[in-house]
Amino acid sequence: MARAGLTPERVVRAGADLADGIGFEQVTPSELARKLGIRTASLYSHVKNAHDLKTRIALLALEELADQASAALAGRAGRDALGAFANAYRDYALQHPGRFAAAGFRLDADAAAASAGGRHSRMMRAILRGYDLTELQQTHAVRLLGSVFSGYVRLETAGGFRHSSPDSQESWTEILDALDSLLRNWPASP
Amino acid sequence: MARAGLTPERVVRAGADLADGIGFEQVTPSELARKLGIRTASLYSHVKNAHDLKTRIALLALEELADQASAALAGRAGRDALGAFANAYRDYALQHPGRFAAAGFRLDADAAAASAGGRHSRMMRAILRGYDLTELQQTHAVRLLGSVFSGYVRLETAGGFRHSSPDSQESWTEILDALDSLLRNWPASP
DNA sequence: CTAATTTGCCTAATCTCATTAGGCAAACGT
DNA sequence: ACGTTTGCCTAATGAGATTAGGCAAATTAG
Repeated sequence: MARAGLTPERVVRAGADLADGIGFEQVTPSELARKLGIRTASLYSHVKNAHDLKTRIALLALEELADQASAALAGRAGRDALGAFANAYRDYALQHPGRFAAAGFRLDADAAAASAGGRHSRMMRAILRGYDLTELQQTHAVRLLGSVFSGYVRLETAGGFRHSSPDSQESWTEILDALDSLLRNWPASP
Repeated sequence: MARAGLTPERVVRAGADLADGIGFEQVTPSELARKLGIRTASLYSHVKNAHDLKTRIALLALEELADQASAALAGRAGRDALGAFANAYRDYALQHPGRFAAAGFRLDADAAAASAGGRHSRMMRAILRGYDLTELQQTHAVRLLGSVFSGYVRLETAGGFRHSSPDSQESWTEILDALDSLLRNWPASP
């Protein structure tokens, strides 16, 4: 039989596309093999097992997300940078819901260490340098921003804001304004 | 053989306990049946299928979470209420990680409508009445708070802050102070 | 208090998956 | 062309989800 010419990279990319199509949870070796037109067992030449497949899709998504955010961030500072980063994040999630869900996959320690997670926090710190925060406040702020962005987008893609007014878009920009304001007036610790 | 005396409620409660023990994702009919000492097929007298089981655990968790938050909130206002609510939320998640993960399970429309979701947003609005916000700003703020709380706790339980200083606890209280400050100085829309 | 009914739990059977072992032939380096 | 690698296949195993059909314990009706 003719070879399909697959590589681990192609397989993972196809897995990511599949995730965007049917949801990250539903990505399984058998489903992916069906999509690729090969037998399930043949996938095991390219990935170790189902968990490995999911981990690799997660790593791909984190990498792509970091690339987009990095590009959006170039040459910006302050509220401008904050908005660019946040929008890159949200736009990626809306365009690639499966990949975005994958980015939230719980990685084991070594996979996490090899992930683009470091790039993400470095970018956030770069944004926060545009505000007047102590080192410690910066850490708190990184955690806050990470929580808001991931939390908001997750609720939004789950449909949480779909049937209520106003538009999610409206809340999003208002929230970015609010966060900008907060970062410019971060309260002193009691 | 002697009957185990199960009911849908007992089964779901056992499922929630199992989730706290091994993680919500790993809760399956077969695993739950093993824990209950019955055959897998026997579970199907109590729940329709695996998805139904997960949905019911999610509804239980949302209900419990609302109960705890409601109790914590009683008689408080302002920053006090904000902290009580947020801590109830976070404490529940740390004590019941599986249930908390269940609370984030994507419910279909009718399950969502029958869930305690409404109680949650009503409580948040009650808290926000202690701040001087317009109706519209209140909606934005509800969405922000929901995002922060769910996002933060999710990152924390995923181990996101475990190997970095400062303590998660420290960031948490600082973030609550920051949110309180933000709600007292919500910026006017441009 | 017995009889009729309900229903909790079981066995058996089917289907789908994940995963491993072993083999063949296409692709590739020499 | 020749041997090696390796992408993909078939076959086999074991586990999980789900359905159908049966029996006996619990419950209700008379």
